[in-house]
Amino acid sequence: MLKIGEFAVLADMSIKTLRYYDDIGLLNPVFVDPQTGYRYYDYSQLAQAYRLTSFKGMGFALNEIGQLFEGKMTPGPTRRFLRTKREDLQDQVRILQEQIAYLDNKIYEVEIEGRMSHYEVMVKRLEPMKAIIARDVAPLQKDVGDVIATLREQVARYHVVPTAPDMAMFPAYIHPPQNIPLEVAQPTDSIVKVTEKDTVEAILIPAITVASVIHTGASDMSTGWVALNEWIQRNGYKVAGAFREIFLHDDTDSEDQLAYELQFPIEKVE
Amino acid sequence: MLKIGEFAVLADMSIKTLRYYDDIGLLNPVFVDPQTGYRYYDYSQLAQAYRLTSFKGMGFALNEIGQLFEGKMTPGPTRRFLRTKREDLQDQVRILQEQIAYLDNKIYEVEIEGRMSHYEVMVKRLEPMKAIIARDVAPLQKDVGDVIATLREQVARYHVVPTAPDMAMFPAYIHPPQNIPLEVAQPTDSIVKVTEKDTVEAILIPAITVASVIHTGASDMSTGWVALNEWIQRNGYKVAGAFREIFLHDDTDSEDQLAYELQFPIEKVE
DNA sequence: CTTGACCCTCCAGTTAGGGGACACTTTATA
DNA sequence: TATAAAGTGTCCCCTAACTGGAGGGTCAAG
Repeated sequence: MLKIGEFAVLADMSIKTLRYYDDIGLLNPVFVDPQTGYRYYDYSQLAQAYRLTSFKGMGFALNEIGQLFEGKMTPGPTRRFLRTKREDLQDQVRILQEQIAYLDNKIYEVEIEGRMSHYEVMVKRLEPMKAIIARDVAPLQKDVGDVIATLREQVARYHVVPTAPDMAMFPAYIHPPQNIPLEVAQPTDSIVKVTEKDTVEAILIPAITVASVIHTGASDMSTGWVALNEWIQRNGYKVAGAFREIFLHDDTDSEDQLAYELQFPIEKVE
Repeated sequence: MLKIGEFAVLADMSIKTLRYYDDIGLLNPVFVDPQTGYRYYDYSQLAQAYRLTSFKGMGFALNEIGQLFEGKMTPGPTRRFLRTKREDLQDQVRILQEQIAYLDNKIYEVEIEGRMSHYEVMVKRLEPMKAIIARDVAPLQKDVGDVIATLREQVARYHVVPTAPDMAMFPAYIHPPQNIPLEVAQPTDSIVKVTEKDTVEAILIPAITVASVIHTGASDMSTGWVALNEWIQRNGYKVAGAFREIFLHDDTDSEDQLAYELQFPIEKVE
């Protein structure tokens, strides 16, 4: 019979750890002196202690190890259990590698540009959403702003209950920049009666994955588009569809309260 | 000004998370109503919220993000900081991949052999240790047990203070198994006077990496050696030196209290 | 004025133990 | 045999980044 300190040395665990495993019932001493409370272990428990350490080294949580040991699992469920854990570990690796990729971007920014970009690019998956939408065509590049403004007014006239801020959608670049088709969408779950002569349609915006940046304040938004583009190039994506400008907040007199989100639909380049 | 719920939707965070970030000073609302305690956020804080999410997505802890944001770090330290984090992430990947490798072994066992091995193989790094050691040669395989026993008695006669259990060391297999050199070592920090005619030497056992299993009970130990060997083959290691049998506990009458540790020094195969 | 949605604070729980305080037990030494 | 040192016991607090819930106050619409 070994005292806890001796057993701890042999099993290569701390005394605290052994007491903890006793508490949670994972590795109980063979005998506890009822007078003193001293824990006594057995040489035959060493193998169990090593099994424990081994399964911890495979990334199992203690309660999982408990199930594996005491549950008298048959080989079938055991196999499934191990395979599930393997997938978990693979997922963690994948997540870490994505983190490294994003981090490499930051490092690149700091090393090459000498500072961190003002913009943070985020990738997100957008769920499909119902919306009402208005379309028009801008004859020339310089008309885009006015056309968008007009379309937003058209859409606003319906006074639907918004489920998200309204947005403008631009097709991929057109050369020369003439006759540019434009859309303004207002996400809503309201049901809108659309008549023949209406300039507005009810549609379902499909799910997509986008890279996005937030732009706040009155300064030129084009730097945001540029940053987004660079990021997409650097990270092995390509633009896949019409880009979007979301009017998070422009109903204000205070310029520093302006807020827009710029989005590029993206796809992984093979 | 946005109430916390509205801001939470825009920033894609939970209300709880925002309150937590307020508590730890990472993202404070621009205004808190002193009467009601209501938190009010600003559109201009959206960019900050997104930056936060972005850095979390690179694997930074919240206190690290706090330092990065408020510390007004110059590019030099920032760069070092990012690079250190990158190494951390790489280390985590390496650890996970080791876990996956060990797990694949378990899966292999269950799938091929239909059950989990009785033995758990552990890799450990042994630090150098001082010891006294006795040597002899067994003429034939069948003499090994007796020679080891005699050597153990020789060593035991010195009554040194042990720092670890005593062990037998066997050279790699010899064919034909004749004239097998054997050693028994007792780790100790005691200083032993060694005279010319002594059969015992004081040495320093160098540090090595070993694969080991624990064997308990009276049954045949050779299955343990076999399991260890198979594991070493499967995991891209090779045996690198004399193998060891550590007498964790054999001073007993009760057979199920017997305990040995079997160790192979190993090296990665290139 | 009421109702329901929204917001507040405080508390507890999550993992796998580590650190420390304080009391008791065992072991070694004098 | 007395004492001191080392070992062990329980108990409580701490970690990171929140989540869930209880209990109570606030806000906007009908």
